Amino acid sequence: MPAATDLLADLNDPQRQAVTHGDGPLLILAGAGSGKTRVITRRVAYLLQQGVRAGNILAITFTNKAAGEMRGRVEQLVPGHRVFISTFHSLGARLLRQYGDRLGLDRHFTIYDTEDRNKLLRDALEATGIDDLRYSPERVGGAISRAKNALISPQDYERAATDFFQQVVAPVYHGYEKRLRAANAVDFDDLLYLPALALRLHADLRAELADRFRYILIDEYQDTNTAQYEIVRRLSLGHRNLCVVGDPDQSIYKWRGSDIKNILDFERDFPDARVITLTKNYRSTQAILHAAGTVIGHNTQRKKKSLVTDNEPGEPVRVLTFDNGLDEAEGVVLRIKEAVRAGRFRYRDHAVFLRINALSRTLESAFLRHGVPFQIVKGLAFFERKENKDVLAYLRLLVNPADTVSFLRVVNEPVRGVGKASLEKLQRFAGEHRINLVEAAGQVGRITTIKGKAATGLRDFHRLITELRTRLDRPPHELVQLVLEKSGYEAMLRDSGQDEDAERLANVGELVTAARQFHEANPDCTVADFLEQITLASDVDGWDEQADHVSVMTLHASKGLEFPVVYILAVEQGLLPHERSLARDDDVEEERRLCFVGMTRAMKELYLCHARHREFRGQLHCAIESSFLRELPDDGVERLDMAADRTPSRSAADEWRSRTALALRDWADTGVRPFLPPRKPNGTPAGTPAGTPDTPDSGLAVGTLVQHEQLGIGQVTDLSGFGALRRVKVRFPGHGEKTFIANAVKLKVVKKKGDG
DNA sequence: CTGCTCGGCCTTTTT
DNA sequence: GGCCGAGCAG
Repeated sequence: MPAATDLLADLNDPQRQAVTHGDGPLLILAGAGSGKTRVITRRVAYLLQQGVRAGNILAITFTNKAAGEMRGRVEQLVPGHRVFISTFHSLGARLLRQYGDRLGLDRHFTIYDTEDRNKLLRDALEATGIDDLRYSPERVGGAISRAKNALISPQDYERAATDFFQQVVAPVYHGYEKRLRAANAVDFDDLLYLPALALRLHADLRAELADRFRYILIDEYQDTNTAQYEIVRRLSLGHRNLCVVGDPDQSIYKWRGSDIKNILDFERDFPDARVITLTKNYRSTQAILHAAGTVIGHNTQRKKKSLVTDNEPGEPVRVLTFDNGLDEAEGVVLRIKEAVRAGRFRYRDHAVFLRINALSRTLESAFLRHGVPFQIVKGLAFFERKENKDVLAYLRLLVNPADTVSFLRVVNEPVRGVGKASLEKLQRFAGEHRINLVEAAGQVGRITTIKGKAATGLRDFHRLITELRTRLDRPPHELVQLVLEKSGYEAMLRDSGQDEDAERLANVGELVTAARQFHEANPDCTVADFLEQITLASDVDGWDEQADHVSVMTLHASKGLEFPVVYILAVEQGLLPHERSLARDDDVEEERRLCFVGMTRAMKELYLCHARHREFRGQLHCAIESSFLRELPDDGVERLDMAADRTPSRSAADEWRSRTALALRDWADTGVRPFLPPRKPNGTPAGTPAGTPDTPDSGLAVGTLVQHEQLGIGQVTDLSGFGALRRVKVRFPGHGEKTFIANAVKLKVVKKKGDG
């Protein structure tokens, strides 16, 4: 155990006060880059040093990754500690598994993700007789999610339903809950909702847990919702040793039920709370802080505070203007490449932030084209692939045979001749006899209307699940392998002969590896634990910050991270702020906070990029720069027009642009409205093609062998679109299929289809 | 009755 | 680009 002086030596005054605060409520208002994580970690270590038992400390972080890092850092300070560090959702899952019996919940419940939820909702909507596009599972699911986050039960919801929408949703909410419980499943929101209600209704449970967690620390408190607030409040009711850390300027999850009031009203909830403000920034240059501070200063609903730093003034913040999204992606990638080549930074020093995931595609192809290593930080992507979700559904069904959604997902995968009609009969039978679908499948002989292939298929499926269930005690990777073999899934992929199935086969193979790695890292964990970890993983949990690559992620995912060089792309009206926020001032303020979060991740250099034109949903639009860019100060900001200083003749994008004009002329009477550049960079009026008047035949056809600079030789597999919108799909051995804008990619024809 | 293909529809951010 | 439902063939 280190001496107190070691724990405090490198802290500033307010940081030290926060770490050494004794008992009682504590609010730490920690500005961006003010050493928040360090303070929480040290405080945990300090408490341990003061004789608090590790088992009495609960620390809540925003992601599992952050939890893991904090565990590691506390471990360094106080080896062998057993502090409970987790996210709210993981804590909720843990509590429900441990105390679920008191709430009438089976320990082996499945956690449904949003996709599962929507499937169940579709069923509930149908049963309620609602067949209206306005009541999509997504919309209704959103309403139910908000209700649960606000601790509103189906009964409360029904009672309080005033408008028409709510009155329609109320019975669906009931039906959905019924189905969830019947499937022995909970959704993401239940992981907060059910524990919050349990703590409210079961005094003995509350007392037991409050006695166990005598010191509670919550990070990112500005992003807690009502359910989380209730959990925190109930747990700290007796001892009041609650330390919350947050920054109202970084509240970016209102859409998910977070209530900024939780942090703003902390002093009202706890009048004796000590408040410590951390305003000294250790992360960014003066230029970056000045720019970020000026932008966030435009928020009206805000406690005024500014960050100060002793860091150097640094490079100016740069606003890069591109002609279009392709140029933007290209320009950023090339800039990064050059910075690395010149030895100024490593790839891993760079991050690219986006408002929406959809923008990552353009970027991805630019990275591939230029051979720049990158990772798109979207943790779940691998497990979200169809084949992997299928295999995971088998596992979930083994753990919880009542899991309707998983049953329906895999009962006919691979094909067992069980179709929709048979499944409806099976579900009716199961409902009447109050048994789950697996049991019903075992009794298919009693359902006289199901015969032939469907009956055989269901019987086989029942036998399969029953047999696999006897192996539930096997380690996760063995179980995955067993599922692949016994279910016929692997054979189906292997024998199909389709290229994409070969890729799927490789993916499920990777899943076995992932399960094995999980087992090696957590030898005592079961397959149920494996499934839970996957379901509760956040995007950044899958991020590999050790590898030397550029990190690409959403602005939301960037919270809590820092990088020497940051690029924020598409800082345009409609994207940042997002168009869905423009109607309400407080929504725009949240977008501004999102922008602020992104800007303050940067340590040395910050680039804010936007384009004058952007392709979106298959359509090209003129784009205007974000109002946030106009809010930037003049000093410490440099504006560079990357569209102006290109040579007017022969860049890929110029060519693309001139062909767009041609395409417009060629297809003017087809009803297709390709994008029309308002004005060319050299001042030529819109619509007048100034580029080469004609496009020579590219010679591309399906089957053509082409050579790409980075990816090598590949074969054209598909051509689509016209003119500037023409796309070419090429399969490269080892790289898979890539789609390019035909006019923007350099492909040398190696050999035409049918040539000798 | 099942299974495949095609076309229409929607697409913010996430645990 | 991706998902769901409709429609058609076996």
